[in-house]
Amino acid sequence: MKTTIYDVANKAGVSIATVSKVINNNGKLRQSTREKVLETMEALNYMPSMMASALTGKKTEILGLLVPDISNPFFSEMARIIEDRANDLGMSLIICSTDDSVEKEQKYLELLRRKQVDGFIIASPLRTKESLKFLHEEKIPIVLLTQDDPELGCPSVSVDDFKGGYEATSFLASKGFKDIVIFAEHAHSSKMRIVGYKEALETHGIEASKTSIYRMTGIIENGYELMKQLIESNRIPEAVFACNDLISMGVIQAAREKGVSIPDELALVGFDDTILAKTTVPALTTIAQPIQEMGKRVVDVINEEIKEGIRIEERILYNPKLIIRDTV
Amino acid sequence: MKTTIYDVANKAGVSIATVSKVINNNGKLRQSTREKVLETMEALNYMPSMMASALTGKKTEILGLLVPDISNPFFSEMARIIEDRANDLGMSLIICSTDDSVEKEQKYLELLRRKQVDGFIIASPLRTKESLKFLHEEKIPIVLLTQDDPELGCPSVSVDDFKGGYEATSFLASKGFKDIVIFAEHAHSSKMRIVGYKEALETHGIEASKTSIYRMTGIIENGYELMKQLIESNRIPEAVFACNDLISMGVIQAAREKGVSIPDELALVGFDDTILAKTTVPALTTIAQPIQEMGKRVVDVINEEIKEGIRIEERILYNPKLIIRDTV
DNA sequence: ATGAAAGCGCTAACAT
DNA sequence: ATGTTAGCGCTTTCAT
Repeated sequence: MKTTIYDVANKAGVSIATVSKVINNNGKLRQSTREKVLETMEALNYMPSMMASALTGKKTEILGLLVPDISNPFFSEMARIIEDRANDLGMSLIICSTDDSVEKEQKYLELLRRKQVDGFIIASPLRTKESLKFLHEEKIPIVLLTQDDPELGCPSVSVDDFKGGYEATSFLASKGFKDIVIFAEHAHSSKMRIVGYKEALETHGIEASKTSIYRMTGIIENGYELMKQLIESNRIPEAVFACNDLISMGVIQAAREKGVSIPDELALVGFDDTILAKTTVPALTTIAQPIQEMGKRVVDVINEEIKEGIRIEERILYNPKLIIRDTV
Repeated sequence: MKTTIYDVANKAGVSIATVSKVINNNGKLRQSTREKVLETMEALNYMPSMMASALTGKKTEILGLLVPDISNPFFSEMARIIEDRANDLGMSLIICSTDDSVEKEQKYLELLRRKQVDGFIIASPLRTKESLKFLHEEKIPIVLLTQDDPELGCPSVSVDDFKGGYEATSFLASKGFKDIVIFAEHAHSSKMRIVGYKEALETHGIEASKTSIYRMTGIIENGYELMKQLIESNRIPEAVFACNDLISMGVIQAAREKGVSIPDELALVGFDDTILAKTTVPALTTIAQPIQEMGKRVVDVINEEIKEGIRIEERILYNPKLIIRDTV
């Protein structure tokens, strides 16, 4: 049998209340008692069950993290930062990949709710405001990551997508390109990037063509397929702005396969600045998100909500940063 | 207040036992009763607490996954497969990155133990057999991933590292290279890869030089630093066999920076076959691990241990596969 | 300073 | 077919 608080109490010759006090380091105890209990705990290799203590109203010290796909380097890099910070604060992470699917999102939200996670960090595109609203009403801490929704009334940590889109496009336009297309995601974040894209085009006096905005789920295959199609149908643009690094990889692969040289015949700007941007060749010019800061900050925000029980309403925006490498 | 089983029982006009029965779908109930309860559960948006039910001896449906670093694409790709399979079986994943540190490993093991995870999947190098043995004695299901330890007596899912090392080296030798060095990890897996490396050298009548085996933690920086050093001190080998894709990326970067052409002046074989191998240029010739199969299998094994309560003693070995691309 | 006891939300005998 | 009740391992209030 697993050793419980009773075993410790018995062996130490005290009551379970006393043991509980030394576990939680509260209440007044004689130093000698505390030590004796500590020793027996050690000797019995006792580990308090968090399930039991969670049942009595304490926290589970578990956070739920929803991402579109943990195997996307952007999210795994982010997850790593979040994990570390959460761990500093004594919390663990349950990670769920939703694949942009409403069903999975619903399912995971419900599951995590049942597992009594202390809070949710949601980095996957919000497909169902309904379920989120519900959680929100139940006063379960939620913070949005990589997206922002004024309606929901919950804090968010994201990058200024408008600015990112604007800068990427502006950079391209300043290099003299006119025919700039955008490969955007279905995610919320892409909406504002598209707006930034249009704005930059306008600033540079370029007319946005109706057929230059493509939307897709942000995986390599989609970037690859679309680029290939464009090349094959002889609709090669001068430049593409891809809304994440994965899509950019697809573009690079299609271009190489079809013998279209980057940056000579095609310029490319990505978004995220993951490991992929640094290891591909030509190295990817991309809009960097401050993953470190965002990851750390998001857990600090949720931690505050959890520990203090207060509702924070801050929507934190970070500045994206253009990293110039070799694809333009 | 959160709605509990009592609320449902009250509203439905039945006892909590009845509600419990419909939740768990057992016991004999009149169809009409079941429906009535189901309806009230729906109406109240009731979600049974897994904490409470775990306390009564049921499972938590949570698995602990220890990896060296979730931001390493090999592990995030693996984690994704594991997550999906676990989810099929109704389980969630707590992911912990240990960074090859004994302290973190200990700490996470203890933490997850306290959180009553149903089982552990351990893909991080085993630094402390002690704590693992302890868990093992407590009959908590453990399965080793990416490593194998006969002493521990727990099941494992791994790739035949000897064979992988042998094939990588053999391939290089067959191309006529004599001066082949190996960049190995500190991880357990590298041990057998080194043995395979030596064996292949011998088979091809090449004498293994004492100074051709380097060990490091498997991150880009280390591959980069070592390769740079080698180039700067004019000790450029004909070929390097890097024990993971990350190290390979470092080698590629150092070579490019120093103007050493791959594959013309330096041949390179990696290990893992992650997304990086496909997106870098020249695309990496590497030893592929069957991530899909391994990930799926490892959760099936642990699931069996958990659900059936049986001790499985199988050590499953997959065959690595040489993927020829452009670095040799 | 320490202990007794109630209760957290649920399950599983055992009664009815 | 349904209900009563005793735990599960812990926290916390209230006595002592």
